[in-house]
Amino acid sequence: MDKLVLIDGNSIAYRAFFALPLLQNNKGTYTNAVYGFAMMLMKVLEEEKPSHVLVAFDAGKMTFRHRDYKDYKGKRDKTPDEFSEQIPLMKELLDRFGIRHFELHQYEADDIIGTLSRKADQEGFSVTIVTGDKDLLQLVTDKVHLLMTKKGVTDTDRYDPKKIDEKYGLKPEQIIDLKGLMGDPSDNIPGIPGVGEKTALKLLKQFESVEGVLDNIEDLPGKKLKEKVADNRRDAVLSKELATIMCEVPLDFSLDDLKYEGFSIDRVSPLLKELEFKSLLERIGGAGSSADEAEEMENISVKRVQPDETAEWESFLQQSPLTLYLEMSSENYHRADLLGVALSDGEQHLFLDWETAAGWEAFAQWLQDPEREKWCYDIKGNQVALRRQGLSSDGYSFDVMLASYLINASDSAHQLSDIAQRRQIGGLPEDEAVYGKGAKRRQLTGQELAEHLARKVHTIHQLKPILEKELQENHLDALFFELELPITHVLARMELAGVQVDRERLQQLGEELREHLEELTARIYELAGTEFNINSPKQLGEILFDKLGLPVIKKTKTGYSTSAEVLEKLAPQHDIAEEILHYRQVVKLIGTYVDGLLKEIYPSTGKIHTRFHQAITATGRLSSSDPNLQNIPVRLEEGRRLRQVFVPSEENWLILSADYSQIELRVLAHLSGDEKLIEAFQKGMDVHTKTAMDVFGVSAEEVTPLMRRQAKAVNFGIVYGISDYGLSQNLNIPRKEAGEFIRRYFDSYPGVKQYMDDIIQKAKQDGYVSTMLHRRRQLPEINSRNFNRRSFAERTAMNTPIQGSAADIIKKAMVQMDEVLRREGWKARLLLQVHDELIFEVPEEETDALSERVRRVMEGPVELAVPLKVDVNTGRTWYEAK
DNA sequence: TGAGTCACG
DNA sequence: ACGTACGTGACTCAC
Repeated sequence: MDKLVLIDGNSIAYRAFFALPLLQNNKGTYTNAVYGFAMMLMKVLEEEKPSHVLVAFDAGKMTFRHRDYKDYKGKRDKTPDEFSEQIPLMKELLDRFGIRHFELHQYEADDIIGTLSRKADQEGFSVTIVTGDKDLLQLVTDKVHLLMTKKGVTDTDRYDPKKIDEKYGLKPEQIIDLKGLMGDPSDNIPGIPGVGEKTALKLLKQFESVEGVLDNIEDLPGKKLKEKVADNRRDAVLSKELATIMCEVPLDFSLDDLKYEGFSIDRVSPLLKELEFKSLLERIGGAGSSADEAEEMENISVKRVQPDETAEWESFLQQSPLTLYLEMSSENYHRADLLGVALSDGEQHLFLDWETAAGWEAFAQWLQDPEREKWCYDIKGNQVALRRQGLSSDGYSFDVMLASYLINASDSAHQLSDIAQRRQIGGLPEDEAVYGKGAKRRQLTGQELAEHLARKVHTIHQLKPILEKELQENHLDALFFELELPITHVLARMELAGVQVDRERLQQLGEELREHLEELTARIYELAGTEFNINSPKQLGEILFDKLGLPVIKKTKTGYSTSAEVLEKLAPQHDIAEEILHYRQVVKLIGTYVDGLLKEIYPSTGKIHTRFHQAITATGRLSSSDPNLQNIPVRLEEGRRLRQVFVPSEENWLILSADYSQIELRVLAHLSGDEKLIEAFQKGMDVHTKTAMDVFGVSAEEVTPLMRRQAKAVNFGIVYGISDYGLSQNLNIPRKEAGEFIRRYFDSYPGVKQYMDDIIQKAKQDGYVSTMLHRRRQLPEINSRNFNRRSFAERTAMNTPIQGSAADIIKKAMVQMDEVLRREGWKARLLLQVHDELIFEVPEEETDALSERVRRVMEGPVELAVPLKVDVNTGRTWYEAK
């Protein structure tokens, strides 16, 4: 059977424009609307498999509707240029897809769609209309269905007459009556004032149509309503007329002309490539997609050095700088095998398989020679992997991964191929395209491996000067060379040192927790009256809300929410809630911290070697994985006991923990220059108590624990970029009350208020914010017209300088501390960093002296308007060092 | 693979 | 009116 798809081009594109971030390609062309439109187009082509397609656009500003009502669409904001300029690109895309598009002077896209759907319906087509506009529901029949965008761009609902009846209790043709009564502010259609969707639906149920309502004004409920309808009869009729889609538009083509024959990849992919729609390109497997590129890559010449030839290449190693790339068997460089090495001087690329490289004495010498400069991708990974092969390495002078991160920390991908692609350097396929992923992953060998690595070193070599220049242009070079590059070596040492774990103690804690879990499970089954999988939010939701009939507090996309926040609210009503909360805690402890950590212990040493990621977070913080040692429990005693398993690696050593007190609020005091906040810290006051005094207008003695708790939440809120809603959620109080707290906070600390306003202003001007050490975070959405996106960017603008400067400070302290430990010959070792805390292992006899030394270093990296304060604690385990 | 949940600062 | 606290990583379920 013939199937016609009619797409409301402007509606879908407009929707995409507001739903998606304002994407730009390398040439600065805005592409978000085209992207969303293309996504929808491809989805519809795949799912509907149409034989005929047409995309209708609106033509110009004036339509026949303006003749009847000159204010039609009168209150619309001007269409943004960033949107308008994307329309031609959409049409170009459609041409390449071989899809007809059409617009007609004086008519809207709706009318074209209406005319064609009517015609196709009569000729026995089945029709699907795609739009985000509810008005088009009037066109639905048994054979004309409508896909309406629900959320985002491609998430849609399908409407047929039955669905419209379910949702509104109306027949499709009554949609115009609905709009006649309620109007539509976005099109400036008046309707009847005071009549909204609820009233309109009620009236239509009884009287069928606008005319029916107008003929029976006496029977309408309520005096007010009678008056309003009577006074606005003309507007109601006019509104209905305006909402009526005109189905007799003169068209100079027939349905046959809309035949869709499928598209040619060769026609479509060049445009997708130009627009930089990588995922869509992948989807159609077009030229320039990774699969394609892997095949069509230009040849690269690489010298594969054989074991008996190494002597001939010693002179190559005399050059400086050289680019080095090591390929490993897996992501975790602590465990990975080394597969091969590539070296490049920019002209010539060498490849050695790992056995050959490992047996080459001159190579080992070159590696550890600090005078021989090495350019690299991920210095730390290389350094750790080499060290595990017994090789020292030094002289690393550039890291393209770190440079890329500093230039734009928000880029989700700092994979070498991504960095290159963003700078228009071709010739390097993505690892995924070469190696495959998941079950299809394969290892390369021989010439293939040699060539792939040659492409990588070559790419790094080309990128280095480009990135270095970008660093300079953005004043990031000092941060790069004086902080990020040095700290990468500190982190390498920390990771290699590892943390000793008391395996027996860990297993013992595991046993205790497992016993506890059994008790909890039994109790929950008893309270529920049945056995079920407590770990499944779905099953748990059914038990709580269907079986036990507890009130639904919150929903998620997929069903009932059973989050801790919800369970806490249910606790007064049913004992099961508290048990489940407790169960969840224990499951978490066993799964993530007992079994999770056991898996990560290296059998030969009993240590755990995390990896610190230096190029992940948007703010400049580190992150940690495999395992994450930055989120070991501390808040609740049951979990905190897990810290007992982290012990020193040598006899008679201790764990020493040094943490910054209120570093973020101190940074805020400094950045804002707020006198009162500065004074609070200078006087060594408890800042939350002080905030409570100011916000609640009481003396220190009058501050109750509740007041202090609330003040603390306000302080957190300030650091996060406050909103009344966020604070109200956190404190579980009405939004108005939260807003009042915030107002009083800003009254008390006007310098902070001023700072927040200024930083947002500056972000809007510059498009980025900076930390104390000039780290930048781009905020492309700070001027977005989408409220949510803009608000998020504004909160980020407030938070990032604070969180990021704190990150700068502790990183600088780490570099200095590492230097101090080595220069002054301490035996102690730095092991971990947890954002505002450094953890060392230290010989007993060094403990007291080191405590002072650490404090002095950590308190000194930057000069602030307030003192930095560091608390130091020591103990036999991490648990005791509190 | 994504969503939900929860551990940390 | 909009619908949110900032920054992470690991585990489990259900598709």
